[in-house]
Amino acid sequence: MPQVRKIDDAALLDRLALTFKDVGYEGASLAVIAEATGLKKSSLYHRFPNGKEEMAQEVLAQVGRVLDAEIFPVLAGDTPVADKLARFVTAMDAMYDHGRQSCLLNMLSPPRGVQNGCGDAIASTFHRLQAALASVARQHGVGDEQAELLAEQMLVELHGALVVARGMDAPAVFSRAIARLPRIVLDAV
Amino acid sequence: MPQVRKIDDAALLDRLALTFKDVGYEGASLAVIAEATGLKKSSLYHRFPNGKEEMAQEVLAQVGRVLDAEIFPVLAGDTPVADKLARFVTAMDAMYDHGRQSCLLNMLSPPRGVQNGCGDAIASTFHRLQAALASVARQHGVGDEQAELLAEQMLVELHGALVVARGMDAPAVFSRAIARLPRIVLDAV
DNA sequence: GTCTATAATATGATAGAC
DNA sequence: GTCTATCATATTATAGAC
Repeated sequence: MPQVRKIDDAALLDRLALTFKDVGYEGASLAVIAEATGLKKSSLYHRFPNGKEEMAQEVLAQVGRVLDAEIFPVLAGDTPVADKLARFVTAMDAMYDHGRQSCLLNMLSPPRGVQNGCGDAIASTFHRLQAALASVARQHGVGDEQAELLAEQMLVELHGALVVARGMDAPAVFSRAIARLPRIVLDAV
Repeated sequence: MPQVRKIDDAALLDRLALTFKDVGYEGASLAVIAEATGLKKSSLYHRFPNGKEEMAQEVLAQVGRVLDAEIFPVLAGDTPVADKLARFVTAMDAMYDHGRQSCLLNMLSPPRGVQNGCGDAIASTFHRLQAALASVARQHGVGDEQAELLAEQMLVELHGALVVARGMDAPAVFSRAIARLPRIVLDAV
């Protein structure tokens, strides 16, 4: 039974992501992470030699890969705007488990004044999402500057809904908010 | 020099609030808090016998008092709707330092599955804000149900803007979002 | 690759002097 | 009311067996 992975990389990253979403970066002690993954602390260091910070960065990298594989291709395709937005909403609904999970970009945000790899990855992810959504707005006939603003507004509503849904313990807040997202673009001039 | 408060309750709560906004509940260790307030750990326990949890709850209680004193009277007055909303936006802009501070309701949100006094205070604050904003929407002629939804949307945009502004290190995101808030109500049927 | 054992440090909390 | 000193525990991290 030695030399055998108890949990493969994909499942491990999944458990880590869920843990970070639940308790945040500081709240996710190695003891909590070990409990959540079924691996002992020393095994976690074997998989992530740089400890918790590396775990967080790998989780964020995985988010980037999921976006590259499932979200950006949809938004960049040549399907109708309404279709792209509907698929985006469905994907976000699944990604955040219908509002029952928090956003990693929020829960892994480093303290103010601290500059680390997580902060860069988070900012980069926000920017890439904004660019992808702005391209959809431009496809709908919106000007460049306004497209960036509409994309920004969509990110604001999406992430605000997760915060309010968590704070009020009301996942329906998220459902209502993502249902409004398409109109932000479709109702634009 | 004994028996003299080095920092009065108001200033102490201010420093605590700023610290929690910067690093979150888990990130605010007693060492960090001691550094931020100028009080030693044992002095903090003298002021807050129940430790960090009591500090967080007192900070949230102070938020409630500020809302009672400065926000709810404005929203409940008999001034025009547009005036109320403009003053609300100005107050939020100041409260979050033009998008440079995070929201306590987000940064103090307890881990999922954990039920403590902070969670209750946060949910209560969200509900009171929603009710106050919904009353403004009703004053504008919006029906009861729709008024609640519009108020919810305002909370979503407000808090999402703080998350995105922090994540992108772009306070302007917050400025743009709060500038949109009045239209949510004013453009409603 | 995972485990037990261990070490250095950080953290939450208390006791008692002034 | 604040401080220094202290303590039990938790946390991050490493060493070495299997």
